[in-house]
Order: sequence, then C-alpha cells, then structure tokens
Amino acid sequence: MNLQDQLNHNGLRLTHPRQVVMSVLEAANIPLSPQSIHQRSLEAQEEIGLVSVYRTLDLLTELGLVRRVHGHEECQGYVLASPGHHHHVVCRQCEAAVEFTGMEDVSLLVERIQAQTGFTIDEHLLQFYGLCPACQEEVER
Amino acid sequence: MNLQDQLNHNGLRLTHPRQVVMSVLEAANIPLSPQSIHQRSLEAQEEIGLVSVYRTLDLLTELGLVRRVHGHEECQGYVLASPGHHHHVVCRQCEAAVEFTGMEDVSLLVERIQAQTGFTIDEHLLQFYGLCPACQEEVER
DNA sequence: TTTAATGCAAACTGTTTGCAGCTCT
DNA sequence: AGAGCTGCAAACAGTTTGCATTAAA
Repeated sequence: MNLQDQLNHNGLRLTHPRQVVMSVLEAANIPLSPQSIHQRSLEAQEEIGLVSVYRTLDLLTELGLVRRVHGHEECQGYVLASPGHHHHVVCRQCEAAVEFTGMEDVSLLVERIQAQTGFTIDEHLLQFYGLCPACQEEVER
Repeated sequence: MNLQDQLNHNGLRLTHPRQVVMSVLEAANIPLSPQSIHQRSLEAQEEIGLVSVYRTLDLLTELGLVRRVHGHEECQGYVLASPGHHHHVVCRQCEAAVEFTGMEDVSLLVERIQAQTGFTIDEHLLQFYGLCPACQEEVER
C-alpha cells in the first residue's frame, strides 16, 4: 500500500508538500527538525511553507509513517518509521549518520528492564554521537 | 562535599534561588520543566524569578548535579543526577522517569561501534518509553 | 568591599491558529 | 463541485539576553 492509497483511504489527499516532506525524510534517514526539513525542501527547489511541514508531520505521525524522536539539542526530530528499527551514530560536526548493526535484538534488554522497573516498554531510543572519520581528519589539521 | 562547598570551590555562591531549585528537585524526583520548577517554588512560598531557574539549571547541569532528560511531550526536563551515567525509562503518561541499572558499562558496545563505523564516539542516548506501573493500572480501569 | 547573581523588561526562536484562496479527487 | 489543503500573517509560548540593583563572600 503506497502513500497515495493510504491517504485516500482516510479521505485525505496526496499533495505536493506531503510528497516533499516524505522524500526529504526518506533521503535523510536521520531525525530532522521541522525547520531543517523545510530548509532541505527549499534547497531541493521545492517551495513549500513551513506551516505545511508542521501540519504534515503531525499527520504522518498520526498515520504511523513517521516517528518523533528526541535528540540531545534538538527536541523535535522526526524520522521515517521504517520497518525494522535502526540505530545510528551521528556526527556532531557534519551531521552524517551511519547505521550500526549488532543491536537488532534489544528485546532481551527490554524484558530485563521491564522486570526491574515494572514499566511496560514499547519504544526506545538508542543513538551515539561523535565524529565521523572525515571530520576527525579535519580536526587533526 | 555539600552544595555550598562545591559552589564556593568554583568561585560561585550559594544563593536563595539555587537552594530553592535544588530542594524542589529533591522533593520531586521526576523530571520537571523549568516552568514547573518555578511554579512549585512559588507554591512553596519561595519567591524566585523564572530567569533564575533557567540560569540555575544550566549551572547545576554544568556541575553535574542535575541531568537533563527528554520526555515525550516535555522536552526540557531536569532531574537530580545521581553519580555515574544513568539511563531512564520514561512514562509517556505521567512523565515519571526511573533509572535502570545493568547498562553501566556501554564502553564495550561503544568500542565495537567505533571499530565498525570509524567514528569516535563521546556521547550516547539510551532511553526507553512506556507506561509506569501506576499508569498501567489507571489504563486498565 | 568586591563581584557574582538576581530580576525585570525586552528581544528572540520555534510552534500554532484564523482565514481567504487554491487544488486534489 | 466541493471538501481538504495551503500559505500568509498574526498570535503564542518558552527561552535567552542586557542592564541596573542586590547580596553573598
């Protein structure tokens, strides 16, 4: 089921701003703030309003296509709610984000923490911050 | 080493607003926004300025006495920091945050990811979201 | 006495809302 | 054609900054 159908199915429409927001998020694959989504859309020669970005993000979150995530400095980050959960290392200098593997199964950890705290857990956030190889070289000079 | 000494040692002063913010946080034991810290201080008949709350929180965070945590709705939450790096489970309903143990040593994980990606990592974010025991009960009714 | 810290007011930044006009189905 | 959607402008909320005054050491 594509985006078009998913929207129409709910009496909603696939409009230009919505397409743009989706494709920016698809291209980025790291959490982006509403502001930077807007920025990137302009850089891609796609003139959409900032207000539409906000409204579109609300809608897409509602539909479960996008997930809201909290970074350290940036509180309102949105990422594609991609099938399967990914974790990233984010470069604090150039913002590059690289996925890392080997943490696909956090369910054991989740179970232990549920037992320990009594919480029921349905979501998590695991992200590392540092410098990517390119920015490390730059710093050394 | 008490707060007084810890401040004086750095050429800083133990003032009324700082005492109030600390005692509000000690009493609360869940993350509070600057606004609600201010609110509670007024309710306790302690007249301090909102601006001082912001500045005090920055200072206490700097000193490592207080830690900033990210809730789902409330982005700027502050809790008393217990020694060492801790991770939290955050209740999406009442915003209660509970520390969990057993992940004190992420250094092995960090090393593996550094080797895998070439990044140098100096910070991380690990947080779980769900419902605390009290809110689970509430939901069931 | 000295200098850090406070608190007001004003500037800012990011987000939300009202409304007239536009566009997707 | 008609309901949903856009985008502007204006309102709003939370946070930060400048500056004269106060108070901790």
